[in-house]
Amino acid sequence: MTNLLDLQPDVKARQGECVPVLLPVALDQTYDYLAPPEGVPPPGSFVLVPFGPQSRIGIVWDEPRGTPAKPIDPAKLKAVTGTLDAPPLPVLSLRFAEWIAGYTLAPLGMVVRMMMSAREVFEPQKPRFGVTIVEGAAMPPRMTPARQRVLDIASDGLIRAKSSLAQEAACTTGVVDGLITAGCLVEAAIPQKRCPIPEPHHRTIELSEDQERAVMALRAAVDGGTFAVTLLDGVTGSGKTEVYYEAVARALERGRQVLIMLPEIALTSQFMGRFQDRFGCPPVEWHSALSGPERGRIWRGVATGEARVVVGARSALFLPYTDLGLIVVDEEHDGGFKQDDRVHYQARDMAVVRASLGRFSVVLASATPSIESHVNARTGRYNHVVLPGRFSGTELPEIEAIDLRREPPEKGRWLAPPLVEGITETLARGQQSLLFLNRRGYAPLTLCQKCGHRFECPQCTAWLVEHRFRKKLNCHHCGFSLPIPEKCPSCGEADKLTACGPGVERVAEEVAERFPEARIELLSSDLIPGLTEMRRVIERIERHEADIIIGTQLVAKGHHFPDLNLVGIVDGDLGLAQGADPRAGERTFQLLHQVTGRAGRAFARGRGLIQTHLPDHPVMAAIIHGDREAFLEREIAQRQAGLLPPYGRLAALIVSSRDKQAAEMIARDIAHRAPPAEQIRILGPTEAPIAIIRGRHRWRLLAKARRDIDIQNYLRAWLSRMPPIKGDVRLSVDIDPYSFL
DNA sequence: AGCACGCCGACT
DNA sequence: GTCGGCGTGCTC
Repeated sequence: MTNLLDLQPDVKARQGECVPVLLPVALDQTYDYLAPPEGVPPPGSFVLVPFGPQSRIGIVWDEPRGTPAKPIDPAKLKAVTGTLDAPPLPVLSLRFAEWIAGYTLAPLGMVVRMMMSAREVFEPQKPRFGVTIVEGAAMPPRMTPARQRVLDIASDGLIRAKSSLAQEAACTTGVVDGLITAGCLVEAAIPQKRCPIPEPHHRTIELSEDQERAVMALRAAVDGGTFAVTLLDGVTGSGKTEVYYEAVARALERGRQVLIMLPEIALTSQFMGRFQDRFGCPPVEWHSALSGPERGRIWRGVATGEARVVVGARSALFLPYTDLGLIVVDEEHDGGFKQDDRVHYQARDMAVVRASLGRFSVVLASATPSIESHVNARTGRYNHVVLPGRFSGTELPEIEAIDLRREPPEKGRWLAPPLVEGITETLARGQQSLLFLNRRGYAPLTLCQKCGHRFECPQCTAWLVEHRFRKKLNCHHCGFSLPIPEKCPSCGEADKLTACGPGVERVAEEVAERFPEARIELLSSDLIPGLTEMRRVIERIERHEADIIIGTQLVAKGHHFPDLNLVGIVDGDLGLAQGADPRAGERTFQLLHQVTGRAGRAFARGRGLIQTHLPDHPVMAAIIHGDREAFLEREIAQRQAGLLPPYGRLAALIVSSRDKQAAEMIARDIAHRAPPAEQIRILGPTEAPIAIIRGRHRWRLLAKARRDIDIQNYLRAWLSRMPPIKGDVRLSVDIDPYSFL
């Protein structure tokens, strides 16, 4: 053994080398291991290493990171136990992970974990087996109708999964098994599904002059081959998608990979269909609803470069692209791009970072761009491409306020007379109406009329929301659930429990009562099990199999319903009242604009009716008059004056504990230890608006700095002064917070 | 993040 | 006497 090594000094030297390995755990440092006999694996390789009492998959880093001051004893080094078969993470992904960790203050291991989310990648890929017909085989001795159906279907010679063949033939898998025994069918490996190759010129689309101009700008950005951000700013229906598809085509022509990011809920079959029309095949999809094996296959496809265009939710940003050359972030303003669990990051902003690291172009597209992107476009940091008109020539919907102070609904009802009238007329014309209420369930609060008892969540500071459909009272913060009781748990009185306020289910009930002849579709995330079912509902609405659609948030996202003419906002004020939230106005504007924009796209001018108590509120006035500029001016001025994003930087610190005093004490202690700095203000601590979630008391601090201040460095210095937090107190840092609850 | 080791309450 | 709760500390 020793002799052999002596004869191969280079191998010996390499064997002595240590490999820095990063583990997908809440740690910010690499750990050193002895290289395996084959030598040091290239950076990005996935290796199996002993880690404490366990064996885990880690990533070979290119240099040690966050190593503590004291050097470790070389004798303590353990060896890498194996190199995994998975394609290595590109070095750019390592740099990207480091950047995100540095920016978000999340441990690098947690960022890297997001890049390893497809567990199946690391398992040996086992071929799937299916069955196929045996050419020239004799008929089975006993032919039955079921057997005949199976053989008819299988006669094309394709290999099918046993279960899908049985399903197609409307029989059990037993029939298929029988035919295998009889020798008519044989088991065969199903070849791995390949990623389809989109063709940049599959179908060219007639573009308007405005679109053509926008396309030129985007193509130029792609051709530039350098980092550039373009804000593609165009009203609903202006044909943004067609425009950025041309940028996608250009990137494909240049042989680069493309990522199109959408808010999860906008990943509809409609979008996939339009992609297929343009590029001749469906894109590769990446979202939470994928099955395990599919995730593995697509991850590998992205790593090998076989996947050319990925359409995905925010997590698609962390796939191992080898040659990414363009990112499009559609619905750029959407709050769904902000992730708030584990690693807090804003995927839209990280897409910009990824493009900067990869030196390519990003397109941010929206009909209602975020204030941040607007300001960046105005100051010239971003290119600004505007699509002014509605592509099909139809006008923007006519929007009116229904002043609830003057024309309230009848008692116990939620739709005011003008809205009911509007629906009646729309129904009479054979067109569709959409009622929007951003509140799930039947009623947000249930109380006892006799003793005043209110149903509260036992582990959160929140009312229980009645879900009449499921006959449950639910907490929307922790998932606590209770069957709807018949008697008041406090005074024992029956039949005195009353629902207060409306949710979508209650609006649906009212609509069913008022319009018994209408076909109603209720669209709420809690009533729809998954993406597939949601796509089905959307398709039903598209085919006009519903007359009145009642929905939450998800109806706002990028669907086109050609026959939809009237949009009613049941509570326009919802969301405006959130006092401490600097983005409340922006969010309300975007949401109302997006929802009302669903009305009347194909044939006639649509109508939007907004029920409100505050018709004169600036946000409401801007929506009603279609005056986006007035809204922007006011909002931008406010942000500037208040040093809010993008003029200032925010970081939220959330201290939580099961013990109220402990949370408060630590929060005060943290505030107390804030290093003095002229340019940074510390607000709080204050009890969080939702003071208790899942039994944990929460206190919040907000750090506010000028834009040019490195708030991360400040926070690192601050938190490193803290004695280690003990007990069950937890501190989480949220850079650029979007939620202020 | 996991997992083991440790120290205090109700049971085979 | 032990099983098991979860606080604390460590992982090359």
